[in-house]
Formats: sequence, C-alpha cells, structure tokens
Amino acid sequence: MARRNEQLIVSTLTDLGGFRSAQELHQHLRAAGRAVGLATVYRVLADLERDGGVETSTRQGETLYCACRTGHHHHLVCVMCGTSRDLEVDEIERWVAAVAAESGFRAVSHTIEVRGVCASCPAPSR
Amino acid sequence: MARRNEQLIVSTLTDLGGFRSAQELHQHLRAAGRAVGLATVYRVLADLERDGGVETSTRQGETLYCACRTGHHHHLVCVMCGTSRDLEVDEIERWVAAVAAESGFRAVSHTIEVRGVCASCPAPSR
DNA sequence: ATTCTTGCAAACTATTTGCAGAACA
DNA sequence: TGTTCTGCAAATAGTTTGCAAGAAT
Repeated sequence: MARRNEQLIVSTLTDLGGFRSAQELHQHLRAAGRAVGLATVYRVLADLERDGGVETSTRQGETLYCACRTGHHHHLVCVMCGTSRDLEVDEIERWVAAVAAESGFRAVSHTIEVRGVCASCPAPSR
Repeated sequence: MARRNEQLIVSTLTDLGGFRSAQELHQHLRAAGRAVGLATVYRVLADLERDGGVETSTRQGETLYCACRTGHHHHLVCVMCGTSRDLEVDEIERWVAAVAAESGFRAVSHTIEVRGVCASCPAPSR
C-alpha cells in the first residue's frame, strides 16, 4: 500500500510546513534533485488524504495539502508564505456539535480556516 | 458595470438556493430556455464575487456560488442537495478576532463551513 | 455610430489516467 | 519472474479569454 515515494513526499511537505499545492511540492522535489513525477505526487497525496495523513484546503482552484498527524484541528494560515499554525479549540467543536444536533443534519463535518498575513511577511500589496 | 444578464443569473441562483456551481446554473438557465453562454455565467459570477454579491465555496475542484445579501455569516450546507441555511454566530466571530489579535497576523479573514446531510435527503451511500 | 455585453470556440490550469518500463521481492 | 510503483504524455474537467457579432443608447 505504501507507495515508494511516500516518505519522501511527506517529509518534503512537512519541511515546507503549512499548506502547499501538489505543483509546489513537485517543484521543490525537482529542485532538490529528486526526479519524481507530478503524477506520483498527486497519487501519493490522494492516498494520504484518504488515510487521513494530510489535511486539505483550497485556494483559487487548486488543492493545498498540509502534513498533520495531530488529529482534528484547524489552521491559521498565512496567505503570503503559506505557513500555518494549528488551532485547537474545543469551544468551536462544541458549537459545531450543537448546530448539527439542532439542525437535524447528519454526517456533519466542518471546515474552519483563518487566513491572514503573518508577522514576518510584508503587508499584502492589494 | 452591471452586466445585462446579471439579474437573470442572480435570480436563478437565488431560486435554486444554497451553493451551486457555474455549470449547474448554466444548465438550469438553458433548461429554462434562456440561452446564456457559460462564459457569461462565469463573468457575472466573477463580478458578483468581487462586489460581495455572492459567497463562494469549493467542492472537489469546482467553485460553488451562493446568493447572499445578509452581510457576513456562515453556512450549514447539505452535501446532497446543496441547500444551505445561514449561521450567524457572534461567538465565533469573537473567537476569530481574538485569535487574530493574539497571533500577530494582519488582514485576517476566515471561512467556516459546516457540511452534512439535511433532514430531507437520504443518507449518503458512502 | 459608438459603446458595452454576449456567445462561441480556443486557450489555460489543475488533476487524473493509460501504459510501457523500472524497481522490488 | 511476478507484482507494484513510476514517469511521461495524453486525456479530462473547470475556468478564462480573444474576438467578431448583437444589443443598448
């Protein structure tokens, strides 16, 4: 099951930190001299997503992946550099559970993402 | 500035309710006998998004649009039929503001989406 | 007549897939 | 040797754009 390049890809994603696109990962791997194909990057990421090894997000039509092994949580993401910091907030989880119960919805899941410009990035040019 | 078909497209989106893709809107318009082009649908939606006339979300690679004029809020979306109900929760807004302040991030925005299967849809087949 | 908008088709971008060969057991 | 994994290139799917023609003023 474990693809041959899984390790390599996961560690690259971990090293980069935060949310990265498949294309971005591919470029970094290439730059590092590891000639992995873009298709393989996508294949590994798909496996990881299915198995819960990465969290995904979306930015303007492209899927972003983040190496997370800390279970369910949310992120504060820098839109400039992609860095992310984890947010774990029971308060929010409780609120979601309450909303779900009250609404009659089943199989409820949620996405929470806070985006901004981190302290070490220049202000967005706009 | 207002595109000729803006009204038509907005009302279709409003009638359908919830989050819909550009393609979905286009099909409905066609079915209703209004021969608007897909490109126009995208163009109008892009304008609306820029001007805050619609909220956007993403599902598996495609962008979804929802007609909203109620200012900032979040949604509880049915993954089966696309229906959405508004959630307005000061609790969450306060939390986001606090996180932003404490983190040193600037220009902070956030996305919160709660997904599930609504009471009138069959359970997801999985 | 001039300006703005539209539809079509071609162009793009991100992602997926078919397939022959390489890597591994 | 048989199976799995990979890279490449071709195929997809959603979205954007160039452009000539149509609608509005």
